[in-house]
Order: sequence, then structure tokens, then C-alpha cells
Amino acid sequence: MNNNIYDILKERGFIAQVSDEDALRRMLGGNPITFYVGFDSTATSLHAGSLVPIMVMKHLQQAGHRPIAIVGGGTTMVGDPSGKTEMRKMLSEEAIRKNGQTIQAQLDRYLHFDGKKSLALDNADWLLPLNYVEFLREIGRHFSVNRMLAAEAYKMRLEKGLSFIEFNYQLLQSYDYLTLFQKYGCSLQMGGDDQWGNILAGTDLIRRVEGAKVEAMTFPLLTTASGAKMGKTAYGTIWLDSGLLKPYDFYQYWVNCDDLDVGRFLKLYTFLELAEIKELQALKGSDIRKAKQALAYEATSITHGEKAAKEAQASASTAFGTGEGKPGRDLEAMPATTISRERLTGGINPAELFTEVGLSSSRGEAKRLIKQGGLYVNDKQIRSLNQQLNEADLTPNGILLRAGKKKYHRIIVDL
RNA sequence: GGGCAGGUACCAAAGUGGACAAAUGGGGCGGGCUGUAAACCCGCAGCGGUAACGCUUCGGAGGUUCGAAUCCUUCCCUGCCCA
Repeated sequence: MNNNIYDILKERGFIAQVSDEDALRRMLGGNPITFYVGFDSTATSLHAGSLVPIMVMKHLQQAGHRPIAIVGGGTTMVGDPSGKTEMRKMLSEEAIRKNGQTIQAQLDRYLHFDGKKSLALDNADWLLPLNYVEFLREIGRHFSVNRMLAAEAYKMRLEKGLSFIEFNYQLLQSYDYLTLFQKYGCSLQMGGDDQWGNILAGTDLIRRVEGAKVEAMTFPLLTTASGAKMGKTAYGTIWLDSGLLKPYDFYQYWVNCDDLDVGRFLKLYTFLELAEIKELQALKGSDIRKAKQALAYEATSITHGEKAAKEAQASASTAFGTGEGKPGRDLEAMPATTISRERLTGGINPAELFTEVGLSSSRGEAKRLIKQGGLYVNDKQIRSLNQQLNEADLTPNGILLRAGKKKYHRIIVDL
């Protein structure tokens, strides 16, 4: 009974709300359908938070359905107020366009757009040319302000203030769905659970305008067991772009996840069979690491490819493996800075150097870290504030700086 | 357009002439413990300085004062109520 992709998604924890469960299951179990997910163009790159929609899209694609990924070149111009406490900063048209292009390129790695069986579109294409009055007459009249105001998503904003531009977001997103329905026969829209209202508004609009019934589905908004948003950590955002975040660090993100999250994450972020996941989940105590490594490997492989995943795994096991001591972390993956030999000969204040390479944000902070024993040179703790770095600290690999337990930077000395 | 209440650090929120580089909570960071986890314990907290101390911060710009986050003027922004 579990051949239906809908059941699989459900079992893996991808589904928060659906418009009509039976209808959707029937649809997904039948002939190929076209579905879509919208991505905002607010950031320069996608991050781990977008992985859930991506995974769902891949699942459905593998089941034979046709994905459309919409980049929100038009909607981002307006800004979605749903669930937000404040109005978003206005981005320039130029920035939005660029973000959109990058994001499409990133999505392509997962979905392989070919313009036929898999589409990437930008809603700027149909949203920007709209004529205001015409739009109001044809689309606006279908929306009830009363109903919109009553929506949970706007509640917060009704207390803090909601500008008219944002209030229109829902109309635009609904219009997207309508357009895709008309042009591509798209009959399912998905998105984060905060999008529920917007998505339903779209299905309503299609019913009113076209008299057709289409479906809606949302994903749960995930947080880690400790309550943090997916994809944000102390070390920064977990970008999906290897230029912004090394595959090694991406791998580390998953290995470092909370014990309580492993099972859930395996189901969401890997394609491993549920049976296999069950086994991994059964691990206890420090064996849980194995489950985390499997998670990290699979997730990295999906995003950065098998080769990168293997490399990351290898580096990680050298760095943290069973062996004692501190052999080579991945020197290649480590950020590095080159300094001149003369400078080193003259002696360098460590606080200065750590700050310069970004391991601390100011000299004051660096000094504080030294006092607390949090800075290391070649894995030896810096003990005193007046300790200087010089040629004696130079190793064949340069000089290895470390702040805290996991943040490294390598200094290469120019000859 | 009118009335009222506000704008303080990453967020929330105290402070209403000197003891304020600014309470508290969350978050963050370092150390310890550990399994590259969680929980827990200890510590840190603008920038420069080993320190004494100096410099720059409380929406913006001016002003009063020996002294302003705190008082005055003005501008900008936000919320609530009325139109």
C-alpha cells in the first residue's frame, strides 16, 4: 500500500496540511501531474531551510510528476508579510533579479530543468507587466478583505502594522497559481506551512475563475530540537552553494545535529529507505554518531555530489576519527590567508592576526578569548597576551590558527 | 489632517539629569564535562589599551547644562484612537 508517493511523503514527515487528502493521494498515485513551489528571491543563495521543498520536489519528480520551480522575481518586489513581525527591507530590482538567477541555477542541480519535464520560471515575467486597474477588476474582485484580515498569518501584523503593498502579496501569489494552472495545467502548489493561507487563496481563485479544483499542501516549518531555525548556526548560514559554504562544513552541520533530530532528519533529508532509517534510529549512546554520519553523508551527497561527500567524510574522520592527537584537518578546505615573511619575522601580535583573518571580530574580543583560553596556535593554547608569533611557529603547513573548538584558519607565509 | 503612545545593544525589555558602556531575559561566544550531541557548571560581553585610562554609542540634527539615553527645539519613523 505504500507505493503511493503521497503516503511516502506523509510517513517521512513532509506534510503539514493538505487541502483534500483523498483527492491528492489519488492524483499523486495516478497520471503525472504538474506541481509547483515558489522560492523567494530575498537571499543571494538558498540555504538548508529550502531543502525540505527541494526534497519533496525530488520525491515527486522521481515518482514521475512534473515540477515547476518559481523564482519570485515579481512577488519579492512586494514582500510576503505572512508570519513576519516586520516589513521586510525593500530590495532593488537588480538585486532581486540576480538572486533569482543564482537560485535557479542552484535548483537546477537538484531538479535538472529541461524546459519540458522540469521547469524553472520567474513570476516577474507575468507579474511585472500587469496593468493595475485590469488586475483589480479581474483578480482583485475575488478577494475578500474581511477574510484576509481574519487570517492567522496577518494577526501579528495587524498589531504592528501592515502596509498596503504587502497586503497585496497574497493576490500576486494566487495569480501565480492561476497562471500556472492556465498555462501548464499545474494542479498542486506546495510551500512552507506559513504559506498555507496564500496557497489556499490560490486554489480559491482558480475555483472562482476557472471553476476547477486544484490542491494545496504545506510542509511543516522545521526547527531543530533546541528550537533553532533550520540552516542557521553559530558559524553562519548553511548555504547550499559550495562557494559560500564548503561541502566539508555542510557535512559537519549534519554530523553536529542534535541527537533528537537524527531520525527526523534522515527521513527528510536523505533518500534512504525507511527500514534502513529505522535501524539507524535504533542506535543508542555514542553509536548515534553512526546515524549522524550516514545523515551527513547522504545529505552532502544530494547537495554537493557523491565525490564531495566522500571527501568530506574522509576529512572528518581524519580530524575527529578514533585516533588520538590532532592530525590534519582538511587543510585544503580550510580558509587561508597569506602573509609576508617579513611580517612574521618582526613578530605578530596574535590578537591582531586572529582579528585580521576573521576568527575574532575585534582585538578586544581576541584578547578576551586569549584570557579565557580559547585561542590556539598550531593547537597550542595561547597563554599570555604578550605572546608574539614568529618564525618559530611556522610549520610545513603554515601556521594553524584556531578559535574555540571548531573554527580554524590557516596562515600561509610568503617566501 | 487631529489626539495619544513610542523609537535603547543581535532580539525583547529596563533606565527618565551624574554612581550608564547602559539592569534583566533570550540568543551568542569561550572554558569544563561529553559522543564533533543534548543537558548541566563556570566565565565573557562597544572599540582601543596588559592595565590605569581614553574614544564612540541609546531614531537623525541642533540646543540647555560643569555633566544628557534621560530636559528643550526640530526633523524622520512606528503603533493606537478619531477623521
